[in-house]
Amino acid sequence: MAASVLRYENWRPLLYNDALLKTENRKLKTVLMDIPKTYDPKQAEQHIYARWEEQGCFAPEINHDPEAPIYSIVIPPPNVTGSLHMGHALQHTLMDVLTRHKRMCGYRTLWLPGMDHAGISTQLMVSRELKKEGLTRHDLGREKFVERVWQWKHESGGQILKQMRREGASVDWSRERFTMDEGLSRAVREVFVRLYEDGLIYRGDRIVNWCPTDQTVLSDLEVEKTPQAGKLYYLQYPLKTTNGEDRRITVATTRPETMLGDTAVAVNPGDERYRELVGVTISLPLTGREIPVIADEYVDAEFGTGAVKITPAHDPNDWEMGVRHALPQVFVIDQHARMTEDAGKDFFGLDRYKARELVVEKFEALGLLEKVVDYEFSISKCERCKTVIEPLISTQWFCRMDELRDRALRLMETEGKPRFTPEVPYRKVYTDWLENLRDWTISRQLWWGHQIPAWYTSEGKVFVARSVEEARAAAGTEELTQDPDVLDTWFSSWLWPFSTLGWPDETEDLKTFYPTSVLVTARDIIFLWVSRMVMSGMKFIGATPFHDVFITGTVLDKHGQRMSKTKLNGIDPMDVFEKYGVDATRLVLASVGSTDTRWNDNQVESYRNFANKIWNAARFCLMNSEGAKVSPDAFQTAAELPLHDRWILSRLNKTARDVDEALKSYSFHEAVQTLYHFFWDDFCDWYIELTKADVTAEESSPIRNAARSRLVTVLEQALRLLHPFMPYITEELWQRLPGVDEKLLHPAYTGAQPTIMLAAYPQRDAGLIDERAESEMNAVIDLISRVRNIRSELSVKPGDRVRVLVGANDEKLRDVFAANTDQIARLARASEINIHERLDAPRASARAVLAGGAEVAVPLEGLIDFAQERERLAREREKLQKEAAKLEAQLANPQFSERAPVEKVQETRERLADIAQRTSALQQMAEALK
RNA sequence: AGGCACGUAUGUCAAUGGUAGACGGCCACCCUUACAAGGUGGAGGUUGGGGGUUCGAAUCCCUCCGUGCCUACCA
Repeated sequence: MAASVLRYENWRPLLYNDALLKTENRKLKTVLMDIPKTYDPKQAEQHIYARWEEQGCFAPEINHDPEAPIYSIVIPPPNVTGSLHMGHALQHTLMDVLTRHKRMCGYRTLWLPGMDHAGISTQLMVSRELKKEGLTRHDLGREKFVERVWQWKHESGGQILKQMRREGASVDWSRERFTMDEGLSRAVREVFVRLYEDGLIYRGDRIVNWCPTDQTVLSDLEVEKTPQAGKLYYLQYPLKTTNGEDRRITVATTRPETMLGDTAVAVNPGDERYRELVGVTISLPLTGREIPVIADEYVDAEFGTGAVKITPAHDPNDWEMGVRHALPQVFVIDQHARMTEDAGKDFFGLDRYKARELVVEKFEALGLLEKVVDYEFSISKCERCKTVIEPLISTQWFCRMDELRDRALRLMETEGKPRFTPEVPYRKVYTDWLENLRDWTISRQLWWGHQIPAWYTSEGKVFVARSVEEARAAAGTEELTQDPDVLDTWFSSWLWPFSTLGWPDETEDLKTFYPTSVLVTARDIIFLWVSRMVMSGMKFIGATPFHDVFITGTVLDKHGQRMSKTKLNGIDPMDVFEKYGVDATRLVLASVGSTDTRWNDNQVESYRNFANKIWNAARFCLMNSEGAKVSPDAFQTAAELPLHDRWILSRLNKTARDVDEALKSYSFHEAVQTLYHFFWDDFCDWYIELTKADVTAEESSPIRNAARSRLVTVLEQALRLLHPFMPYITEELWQRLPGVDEKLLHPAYTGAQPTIMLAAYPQRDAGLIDERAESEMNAVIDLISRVRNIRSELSVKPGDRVRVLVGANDEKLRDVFAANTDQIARLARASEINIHERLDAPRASARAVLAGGAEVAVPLEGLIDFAQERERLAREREKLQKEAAKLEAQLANPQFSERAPVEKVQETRERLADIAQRTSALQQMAEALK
C-alpha cells in the first residue's frame, strides 16, 4: 500500500483531497507512518525532472508578467564529444541555483543550453572510429567524412545533455543550440565577412604551431608547454678565413636537425667576443651552404655560447629575426615532420628525430661536436594529441585584434564591465592578457567545422562572401573554389551569447535576453573564450555580452591534483549522484563556489545526511498533519503567538534575508551554510521540539491544529528557500504538504500546475524580524543547554527527572522562564522548575551560571561529589578569568580607550562586566559547597 | 625567470583590522515514539616560521619556507 501512496502522480490527491482534510481521517496517520525512514534520492530523481520539462517550467514563456525583470544565462557550451565531469557539474549547479532563485523571484528567466562542435576533438574521435574499420578520412573524402561526423553526433554525441537532466539543470531545451546549426553558421559567415570588409581579417604567411599528427595549425592557446629533460648540443661551425686558418664558432641547440635549415648565426652586438666576427661568412657543415654572422639585440650573450644558429623556417624567434635581417628561409622539415629534399639527400625522408641522431653522428665524425650536456627545457605539445609541435611557415587566415581589444579594455576601464567575481585576481588577469594580445590565427586544416567563406578564381583571386552565390556574383564567374580550411572552433564560440539568440536577425530573444546576466565558467578559458566574447559583443552588438563573470574554483582530487583523464584520478559526478543523490552533491558543489577544493566524500555524506534530516523533519510534520494546512494566515494571530513561534518567524526572515544577500554577491558557500543551520539547528533541533507538545496532542483541538498549520507553513517556506540548491527533495516533499496549491505560486506563474519551482521565493519581511523574541529564546535555549550539560557531566540517566532551580535578578528574564516552564521541563527532562529572584538551592546541587547572570542549580542528592563539583566550578571560573584578564589589559591600555571607536570600548566594558558577574556567581556557588 | 594566489583543528573549508567558527572525524553516554544517515555532552588551535605597522593582526606590510596556478622565454 505504502509504495503506491508514494508515487508522485497519485499520492497527493489520495492523501489531501478536500474530503480527507475535512473528515480527520484516522487512517491518515497510519498511512503516513509508512513513509520510509530514509530518503531515497533516486526515486525523486527519476520522475520529477520529466514532469517539470513537460509542463514547460524551464522556458521563459511560463512567466506571463509583461513587466517581469529579465534574467538570462547562456551555458558555456560543452564539447559534443564530452561527457559530464566535475567541472561541468560545478558550473551547472551554480547556474541552476542562480536561475531557479531568480525564477522563483518572478524574473523572466532563460538558461540556454547547447553544445560546441569541437573541431579537432570531434574529428579525431570519428577518425579513430574509422581506423577500426581500416579506413582514413581521406578514403571517404571530405563530404562523406563530414556526413559521418554528423551521423556520429546524432547517434552518440551529446551524452552530456542527458546527464544535465539528471543534474536537475533547469535549462530551456526548446532553445538548445549547436555551434554548427544553420543559424549559428550564418552568424559565423556574417562575422567573417564583416571583419574582412573592415580589414580585420587577412591572409598571410606566418610561422605557426603545426601539429604533424592532426595536420593542422594550432593557436598559441591550444598548445601546452611541458617540461622535458633533453640535451643541449654544442656544434662548431667553421668560419671562412682568407688565410685558410681553422677558426670555428660554437652554437648551442636543442634541435640539431634544424641546422640543415640555418641561414645565419647571430650574436649580440655588444658582445666583445664576437664583435669582429660580425659579417664573417660560415661554411655550414653537411650542406655546403655559406651563411653570415649577424648581430641582433635578441641574442642573450650570457646564454650558451652567446652565438645562436638561426633557422627562420622552423623557429618562431628565428623567423622574426629572419624578417628583420631579410634572411632566406630554407625549409628542411615538412608537414609530417619529415626532412625535405632541401635537407640533403642523406636526410631526405627521415623523421625529425632520426635526422637529429644522424646530424649529431656526422658532426661527431667531423670533429665538430664540442659537447653534449643535459638540459631541461619546456616543449610545446598539441593540447589534444600531445604530439610535439613543429613550427612551420604556412599561409593562414588571421584576425587583427588591436581594435577589438581596445574596445574591451575601454569597457573595463570606464564601466568596470564585465564585473569579475572574484574580482581579485581575475580582473587583472583579464586586462593584462588583453594588453599583450597578438593576432589570432583563425584557420584550421580540418574538415569538421565552418568552412572559410572565401572563394578563389583560377588565377588565385580571393572573394570573401556570405554565400557561394554572392561570391560568384562578385567574381563574375562560376568557376570558384572554396578555401578548404575551416575556422577555429572558438570562432563560433565567441559569438555564442548573441548567435544563440538569433543574431544577425533582430529577434525578440536577442532584444530581451542580451546582454545576459552572468557568465559562469572555469578560469582556464578566460582568454580563449571570455575575453573574445566581450570583444565580439562590443563589435557586433555594441554591448557587453554579460554583466558579471563568475569564475568557479577547481575540484581537485584528494591529493590536491587536478582531475584529468590521463591521470585517471577523476571522479565521475554520475557515480556520486548514484551513491549520495543529486541534491547532496549539489550542496557540496555550491559550497565549492570559487575556491579550489579537494574532493572529499565525507562532505557529500554529510549533506546526504542533511537531505535525510529534511526528509525526516517533513515526515514528522506529515505524520502530525491532520487538520493542518499550509497557509500564510497560519501566523496571523500575531499578538498571542507563543515565544517559539515568534522566534522561528524571526529566524526564517533573517534566513531569507541572508540567503538573498549571499546569492547577490555569489557567496554560494555562505548561502548553503545559512540554510543548513536554519533548517537543522533552528527548525529541527528547537522549533520542532518546542512545538511538539502541541502538535502531537492525541485529541484534535483548535490549538493543536493551529500549531500544526504553523509547523507545516514554516516547513513549506524552508523548502522553498532550499529549492534552488536541492530541487528534487524539496519538490518531492512540497507536493505532499497539505494545502499546497496554485495559490502558492508566484503571481507571474498563476495558472501553472503547482510546483515548488514556480512558488514565490520567500522574501524577508523586516516587520517579522523580532530581536526580542530571539534574545528571549536564546535565554531559554541557554538554560536548557546548561541543565543538559550538568546531566551529562554528572551522568544522570536520560530517563531520570531532575528538579531545576533558577535564580534571576532580572524580572523580565524570570517572566520569560516562567512563561516557558513546560517547554524547559520537557526538553531538560525536569520534574519541576522553580524560579526565584535569588538562587536558594540545597548544598548537594550542581550549579551553573547563565548568560546575563541568571543562575541555575540541579539538586542531586547522592550524586554530587563536593570536591569534584568545586573543581568543576573552579575550572569554569578559570576560563572566564583568562578572558577577563585579556579584556582588562585591553581597557588598561590608555591608547585603547583613546583610539578605538567608542562602541568597541563600550562593548568591551560590558563583556567584562558580564564576566565579572558570572565569576562572582561561580565563586558563591563554590562557597555554598563548602 | 617574472607575475598572481594560497598556507587556519586530524581532514575539507569559513571568518568588513575587534570574543578564531562550521561540517566530517575523534571521545563519553544514550536505539528518548521524525530521523543511529539520529540525540546529548566533550576534547582538540601561539592561524606555516620570523620581523614590522596598529590601541588591537588569521586579516595590512617585509622576509623566509612550502604549495598551486598563469604568462613569457629558454637558442
